[in-house]
Amino acid sequence: MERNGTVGKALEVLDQVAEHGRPVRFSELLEGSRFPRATLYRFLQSLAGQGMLSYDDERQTYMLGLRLVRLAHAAWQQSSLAPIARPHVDALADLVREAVHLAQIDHGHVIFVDKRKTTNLFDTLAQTGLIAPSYCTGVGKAILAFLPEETRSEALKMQAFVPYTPHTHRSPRSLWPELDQIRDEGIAFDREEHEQGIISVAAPIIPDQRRVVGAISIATSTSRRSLDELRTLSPTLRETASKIAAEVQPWQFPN
Amino acid sequence: MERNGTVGKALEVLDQVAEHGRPVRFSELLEGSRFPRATLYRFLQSLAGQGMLSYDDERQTYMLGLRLVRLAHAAWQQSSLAPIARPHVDALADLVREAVHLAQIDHGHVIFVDKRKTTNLFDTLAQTGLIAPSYCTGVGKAILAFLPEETRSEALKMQAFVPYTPHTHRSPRSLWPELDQIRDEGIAFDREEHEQGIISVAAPIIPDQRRVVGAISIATSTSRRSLDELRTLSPTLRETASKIAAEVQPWQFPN
DNA sequence: TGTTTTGGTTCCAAATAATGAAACCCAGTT
DNA sequence: AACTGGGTTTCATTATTTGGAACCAAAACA
Repeated sequence: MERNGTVGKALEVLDQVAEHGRPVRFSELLEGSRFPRATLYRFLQSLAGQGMLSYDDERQTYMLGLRLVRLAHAAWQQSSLAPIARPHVDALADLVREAVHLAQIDHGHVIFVDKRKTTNLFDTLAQTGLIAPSYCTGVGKAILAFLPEETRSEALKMQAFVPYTPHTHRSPRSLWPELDQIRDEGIAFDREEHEQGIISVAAPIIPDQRRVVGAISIATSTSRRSLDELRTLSPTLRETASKIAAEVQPWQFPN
Repeated sequence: MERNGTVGKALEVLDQVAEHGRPVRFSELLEGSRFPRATLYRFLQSLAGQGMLSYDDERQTYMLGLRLVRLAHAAWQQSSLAPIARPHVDALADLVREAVHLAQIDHGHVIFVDKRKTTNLFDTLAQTGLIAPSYCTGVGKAILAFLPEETRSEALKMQAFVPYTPHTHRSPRSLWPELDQIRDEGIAFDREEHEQGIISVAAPIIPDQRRVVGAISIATSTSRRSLDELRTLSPTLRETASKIAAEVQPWQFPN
């Protein structure tokens, strides 16, 4: 088994509840769990008692608790680029009139930490807090390309290479050359690799010329813009990325 | 000591990091902690290993991890009113052209689960995921008033009655009669009780005529509107609240 | 109405993980 | 070269967790 103690197990249970995405009964959890009845029961009690889960007495169901929302607010505020990048994201969204996404990487996966949607006509999968694979998203590839050698292979190992669309990379082998190219250009494209009909340009955010901390992208649908039109926006995008990077500096060295 | 096991202790550490609101060194945490060195150290390791904290190797600091953001996204989605209320909140904000807040209560405190800001001229303290006291906010009082007897006294016990402004209630005694009145009217007001210059009207969201699940408010600054002007919006507000309540019904009884 | 099933909760001895004082390490001083 | 001030690791002791089994309540069944 893994190298985790009691907290690891508890969090595993928490994740399990999260995965269901709706109120779940004890027995449902039990059959999806590697823990025996009593153990699982006590974990749920404990988590609920701590406000990480909320328990509906009446219906005997568990769901994620509001304490998480509170903690996440703090997390978002202190460990994400979002608060710093906000004005720049706003400005960019106003300027280009397309969806703008801000993302970071965590354990090989892309996590969207902010987004602006300028139209209701279509909606991308991206939402704040949402996780996406890095091998088939603009932001993901932009970050991967600039990750240090070792971290990158580490991250690539985590990719499932699910073929979401016909354009999705199916293996590290085909992705590798594209990453080289991205590193040269400083810009990544998502050519309908994650969602059919959705394309994007992404630029990495690299504060100290050394370590990539996230990426920003402009996303649109193929019905609104072509890939080439998107390409014309790359200077603007790159500029925004470097403005954000400049402000990250002080964030990285507080006091 | 408390009635919590290992997970409780771990979460206590997590909270401590959250409270700092910025990257913290081990030693800083140590002096604010009731745990001995080795114990605190292992908790931090464990939490970081689980992605609940992120550890900056270079600077030796801990901060909240992105796993929280992911979990919270799920929490927000499944255990908050926000996803259901969203269109109604949007509509109301468009109509009244003032800030709209959606809140729930958790352990006696108000937690904002969504907000719309229609102007950048002023900003209220409220942000999604933020906690506020219930005794001095519109939404807080609206919820308190309709809470079942026992839960209400429970919640009132948790209030610190900090005098944020000259208008803030200083004790349960002065709050009590106002709650009665709110229960009669079905509407609560914040008369600059939390922030100088900020006022609001709030209506409770009561799905099954029985249990209050949250509240919605229209907030503005005294320089934009008077309390009486706000009062004229109460029918609209109440209507929105009941529309939301109607849709909560199915949410409360899935399947 | 009596009986079985199902799903949740509690018990308790054994197994395991957490504990924390002290030792240790390693920069960066003095 | 000895000293500090973090941070990290050790290890015998102690406290928690563990989980099979018993228990209970309510619902489904006969």
